[in-house]
Amino acid sequence: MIRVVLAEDQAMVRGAFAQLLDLQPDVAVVGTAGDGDEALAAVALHRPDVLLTDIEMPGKSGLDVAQELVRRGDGTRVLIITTFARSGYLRRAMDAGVAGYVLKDAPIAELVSALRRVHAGERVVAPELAMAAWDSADPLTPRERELLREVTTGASNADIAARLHLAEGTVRNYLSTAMAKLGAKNRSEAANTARDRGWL
Amino acid sequence: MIRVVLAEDQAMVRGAFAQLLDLQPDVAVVGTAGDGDEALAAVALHRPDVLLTDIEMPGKSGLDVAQELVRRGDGTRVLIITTFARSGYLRRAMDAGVAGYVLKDAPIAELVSALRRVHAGERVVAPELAMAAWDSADPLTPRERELLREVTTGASNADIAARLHLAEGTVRNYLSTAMAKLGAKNRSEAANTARDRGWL
DNA sequence: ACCCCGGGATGACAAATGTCAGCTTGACTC
DNA sequence: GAGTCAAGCTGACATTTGTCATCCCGGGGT
Repeated sequence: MIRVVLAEDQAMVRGAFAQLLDLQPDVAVVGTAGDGDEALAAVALHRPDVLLTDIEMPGKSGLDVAQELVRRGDGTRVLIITTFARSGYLRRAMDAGVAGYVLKDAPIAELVSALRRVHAGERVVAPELAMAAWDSADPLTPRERELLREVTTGASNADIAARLHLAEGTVRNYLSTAMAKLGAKNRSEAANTARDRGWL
Repeated sequence: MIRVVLAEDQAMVRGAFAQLLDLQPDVAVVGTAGDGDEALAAVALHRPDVLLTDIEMPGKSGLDVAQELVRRGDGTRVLIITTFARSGYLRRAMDAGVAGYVLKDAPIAELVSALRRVHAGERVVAPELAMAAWDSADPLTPRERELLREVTTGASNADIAARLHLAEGTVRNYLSTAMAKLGAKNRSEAANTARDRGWL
């Protein structure tokens, strides 16, 4: 019997997945969570074999949770299930030591089989992404990432400078180098490509 | 027996919802679709009582599909099921004549009950949104919307001018008035708030 | 000890963006 | 027929962004 905790922020999707998995004879959903912190709590409480988690959730992301569990040396294996075929997400997931990575675009059958394989100790990666992991590594420094995240909110240089206690010129400089690294013509384009590759 | 066609772009979510609904004694999922065009085809083929559809899908959106079905005078009732609590989406859905609007944040039970009520001829709107519909109407002209959509891609004034066959100054003017209407300090902020309210 | 790199800063300059006033034209309403 | 309004344009101006060269500091490497 595979004991699973399921973390996913959309209640309807969470409920549907939970019911379906529970219908499998060899799977038991022992707990569910709607965000990263609830996921950590549920794992601590139920000590499942596998944590099945989304990436984008309010508060702690699924990647944060995975990192935390691995750091703790907690025996729970993590299977990521996400909408996004972003190579940067996969890379970070791998670095965080997750056991599997499947896409919501795949049929449900793939989720169940991935779950079994992860439980059996295998590593599972969505075939569409197996290669993608190797293409481009994140060239951004932590500071540049931080600035780009501010840009996505529509903040001006002055706004960013104030929020991060920097000089306005410094903000321009960082964004300039980030734009160069990403081959973007302006701040928005830079922020967009960084987001699309999962680097934010 | 309520005959349903289900349109949702993420295969895993689509599969899960389909299986769950089929478990209900009074519901039969007679067809599924992964985008708007498939949804129209499936409705034409199966003539279901209710089309249950997501909004954001590749190609035609769920709102486009609803509009088309109502225009045709086709008897199928439309129940929208979406992630986004954007008041603009709800307003457009109402204008398009949909029979119901539920959020993926709600529990699955709500989906099933909404489905039954829509089939019975009632109108169902997610309670979180019932009020929201009345707050702010879209103040943007079609042209301004179009320009803001370009802005979300990170295009410069020159890019937009070229793509839409406009003078660069005209682009600046339109964005300027859009920014004023939306109370935004710059183009990105304007694009963000317009998107968040479902006006794009 | 030396060099490189990330973080932080300055100043100057060029280019892009935002603001304003004012003009035309073609619909649509009253 | 006058008025209104979206769409489109121009030109002048102020402000914001982007680019570059150049500087300082501190922590790793070798």
